[in-house]
Amino acid sequence: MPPSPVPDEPLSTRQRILQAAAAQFARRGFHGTSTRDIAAEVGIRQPSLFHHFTTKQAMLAELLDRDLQPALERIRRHRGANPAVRLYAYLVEDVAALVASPFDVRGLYNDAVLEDPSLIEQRRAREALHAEMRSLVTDGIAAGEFRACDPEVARQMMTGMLLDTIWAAGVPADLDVGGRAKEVADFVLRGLLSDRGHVALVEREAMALATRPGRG
Amino acid sequence: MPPSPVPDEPLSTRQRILQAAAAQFARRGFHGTSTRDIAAEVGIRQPSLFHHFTTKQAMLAELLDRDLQPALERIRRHRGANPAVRLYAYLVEDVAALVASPFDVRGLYNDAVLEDPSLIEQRRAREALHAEMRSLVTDGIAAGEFRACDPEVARQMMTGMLLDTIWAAGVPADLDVGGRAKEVADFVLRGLLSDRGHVALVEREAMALATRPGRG
DNA sequence: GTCTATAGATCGATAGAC
DNA sequence: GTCTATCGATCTATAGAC
Repeated sequence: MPPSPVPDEPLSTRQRILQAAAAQFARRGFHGTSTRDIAAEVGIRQPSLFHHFTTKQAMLAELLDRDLQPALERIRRHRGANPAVRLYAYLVEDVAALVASPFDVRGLYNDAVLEDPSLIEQRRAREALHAEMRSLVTDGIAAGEFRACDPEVARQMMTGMLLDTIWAAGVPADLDVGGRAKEVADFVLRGLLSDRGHVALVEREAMALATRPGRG
Repeated sequence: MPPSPVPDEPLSTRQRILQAAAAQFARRGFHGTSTRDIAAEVGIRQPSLFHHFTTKQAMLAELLDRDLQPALERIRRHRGANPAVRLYAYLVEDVAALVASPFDVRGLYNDAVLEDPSLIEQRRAREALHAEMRSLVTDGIAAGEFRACDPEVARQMMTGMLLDTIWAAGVPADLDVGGRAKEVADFVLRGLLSDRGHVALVEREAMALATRPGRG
């Protein structure tokens, strides 16, 4: 468990703006959300937002950063392990992080907002994450663990699953995080592994990795 | 093969509007696309759009209908076959249809535009499609063909894969449709089947179904 | 740090000529 | 069936008082 902040400490206005923005982006998309919508949810007037963020896109940029940077750290964490185990551990950790996040990331990648020049840094981070995912698949195929398949196709399917899996999850309360995470990871592994008998073995090793403290 | 229209016949303005709208929705999302953007791509002025469609949402409604109705027919087509074969056949046919479609369907389900009251019919059609997908999974589990899993989770993963698979496909020219379709279907089947040895058998039967003429 | 007031741009859609 | 002209609403962001 990460050292979470004191739970009873009141959230800063800046933090509440980010949460409101993420929730609205998830519901209506970036362009479908107005700054008035966000301000109303926070409980302040629309121009007050611009004391905390220079533009509406700056809100999105920070939300993207707070999602992408930890994801990059997660996928790069277990460099030593073999590809199947690393992939399984990443998927479990990613689903868990997505569900546990105070921000609703589901709307961040929907519109093609990342094409905007002001978000070039975030677009590069996302491409780096995709490259890591492809690399994991490629390594697995080279190692004989995965069957031959197009790494980019596999990456797209994983991305789609990760985002869509939490799409309807909605209320975190009714969600068995661990169960959901392992279900996704199992599904992917079964789709990729060349030897199905290894599913149980990979899962055991990956869970040992995934539950390990930090990135040290 | 369906009786396709004469290829050289010039497209109606209405059809060109739909194609332009779909392309723009895919790039920028529904709310991120202005009617002026669409008109510019068609080569007419913005108010001229409203001779062909009463509202911007009516364009989206027709695009949704043209995607959802055939999909519903596809998934209901092979009622007699066993669940694994039906699922495989549906996935192959769906990917093929998505890629072959003159409309770019990728932006239609991104924003939560379906929540709009004027699109309630389309929302119901989409829910019916999701129910059919869940039903296929449930039937497969009951028949012992699929391992135990949450049908809604499986449905979400399939939806994510189907949409995301064609997301980056982009230019249809550089795409091996049949290969892509079978890759998605294989991935899903491997993720679901309780007995992996059946993958090849299911694929053979499903391809026989999928290439069969019509829905009779 | 939040407010009121408002600028300045863009949006979807209508009116009416041709 | 497409055009020009334009309405009224809504949008992001700024100015400046408190």
